[in-house]
Amino acid sequence: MYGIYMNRTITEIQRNILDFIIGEKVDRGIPPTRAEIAAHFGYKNRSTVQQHLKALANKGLIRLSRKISRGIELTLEEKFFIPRPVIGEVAAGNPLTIYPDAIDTVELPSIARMPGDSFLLRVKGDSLKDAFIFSGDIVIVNPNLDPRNGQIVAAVLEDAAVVKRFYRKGDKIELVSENPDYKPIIIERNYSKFKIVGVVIGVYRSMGNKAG
Amino acid sequence: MYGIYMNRTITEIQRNILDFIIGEKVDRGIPPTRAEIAAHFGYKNRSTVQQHLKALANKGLIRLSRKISRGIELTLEEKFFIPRPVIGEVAAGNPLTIYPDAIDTVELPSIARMPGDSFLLRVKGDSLKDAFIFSGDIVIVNPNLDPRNGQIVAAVLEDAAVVKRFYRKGDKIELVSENPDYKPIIIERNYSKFKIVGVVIGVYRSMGNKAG
DNA sequence: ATATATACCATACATTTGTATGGTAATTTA
DNA sequence: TAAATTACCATACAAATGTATGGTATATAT
Repeated sequence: MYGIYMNRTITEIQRNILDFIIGEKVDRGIPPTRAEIAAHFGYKNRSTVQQHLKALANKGLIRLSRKISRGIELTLEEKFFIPRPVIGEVAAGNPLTIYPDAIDTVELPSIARMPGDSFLLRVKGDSLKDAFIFSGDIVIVNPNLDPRNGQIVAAVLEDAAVVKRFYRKGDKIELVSENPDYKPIIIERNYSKFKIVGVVIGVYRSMGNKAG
Repeated sequence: MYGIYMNRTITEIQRNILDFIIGEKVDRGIPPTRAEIAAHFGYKNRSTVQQHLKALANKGLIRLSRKISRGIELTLEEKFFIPRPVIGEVAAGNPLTIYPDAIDTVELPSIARMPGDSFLLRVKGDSLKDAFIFSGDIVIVNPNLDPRNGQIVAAVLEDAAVVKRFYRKGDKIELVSENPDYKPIIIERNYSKFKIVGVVIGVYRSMGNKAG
C-alpha cells in the first residue's frame, strides 16, 4: 500500500545479529549497544553494525530510536510475540517422550521474557485439569527451584516427562495427578531413572483466534 | 514527605525512582539513563539521581553495572518477577467497578514484558470458567485489536468492566458468559456508556506457593 | 554531640554512544 | 551491463553517559 516494498528476507548475518539482540534483551534485560554487537561478532568498528541495524530496521524487524543509547526495539510479530522454543511435550496424563531438539516454537507474548535457564513445555493430556492446566497450555519451568510439597513440578521418568503435583513422603516421592482418573506415580528412594526437572512457576495460554 | 528513618526501608523518593525504572523497563523495554530519570523528576543534574541509585543498590533492590549505559538491573524476587500494576478488577461474572488508580500489583514473570499500551486485569468471578479463565487469573488485554466474533474481550459498561465473549449481531453487540448461570449482556447500537477496551490475548496464572 | 542517611545543587572529565562520510570488494538484482 | 545490496573497513565528532568530588541543609540514631 505504501510505495515502499519491504523485503522481508534477511541474510544470515542479519539473522545472527537479530538473534544476539533478542538474546541480550532476554538474558541481560537490555539491548546491546553498537559497540557490544561489534565486539561480539569481532567487528573492528561500529559502522558495520550500524549498517546491519539499518538493514534490519528497513526490513521492519527492529526499530531504532534515534540518539537513544540501546534504543533497539523489537518489532517481531507486531512487537508483541516472540518465538520461544518448546523443548518437549509433557504429559499431564501419561508420560510422553521428550524430543532431543525443540519440537516447536510457541509465540509467547513479549511478556514472555524467560530468565536464562528456564524453559517451556507444552502440556498434553488432562490429568491436571483440576489444577486448571489444560492440554495445549504452556508451562514455564524454573529448573533452579527445589520443589516443595504440593507444588507442580516437571519430572523425567525413564526418558519421558510428566507434569504433576509433587509430594515427598519419607523416603518416597509421590507424583499426583489432580484428575482422579490417573493414579499417583510413586518413586522409591534409590530409583535412578527419575529426576525432577524443575518447578512449574506459571502457565500461559494464548487466546489466539480460536473461541475458547 | 519525610518518612520514618529506617535503614532497610526505602524512602518515598527512592520508591518513586524504582517505580519509574520498572515502568521504563516494562513500557520502553530499556531501563532509563541517569539523565532521563533526572528529567522525569525535574532534577537539574544527574548526580542526584546517581545518589538515589546508589541508595537503592545498597538496599539490594537494583544492581548497577559499572560503566554500562542503562545498566540498571532489577533484583526484585531473584530477578524473576516484576511488579505490574493491575489497573482494575474485572468481573467475569457481574461487573465490578474499575478503580481510578492501580488497585494492586501482580508479580508477573520478568517474562512479563508488556507492550506499551497493553495492560493487565485480574479476573474476579467465575462466569468464564468454561473458557478456563478463573478468578484470580491475570488477563492480558491488547487495546489495539478489533474484536472478532467469539473472541474474549474486556469492555467498560457504565464505569464497570467486564470480561466476556464478544458477538456482533447486526446492530447489537452481545457479551456472553461461558457460564450459563449468567445471562448475556446485550448492547444497543447507540448506547454511549459502553466501550470495548480490548481483546484478551492471553491468560497468565502464577503458580506461586499455593497448591492450586 | 557526633556520626550517618537523605536530598538536593554545581562542576568536571574520560568514555561511550549514535551517527555520518567515504572507501573497497563481492554478490545479487533489474 | 548497470544498479543495488551486502559486508566489511577507517576516521571523525557532537552529544550523551557514568562517575567523582565537593557543597548546603535537614532529619535520625547512638
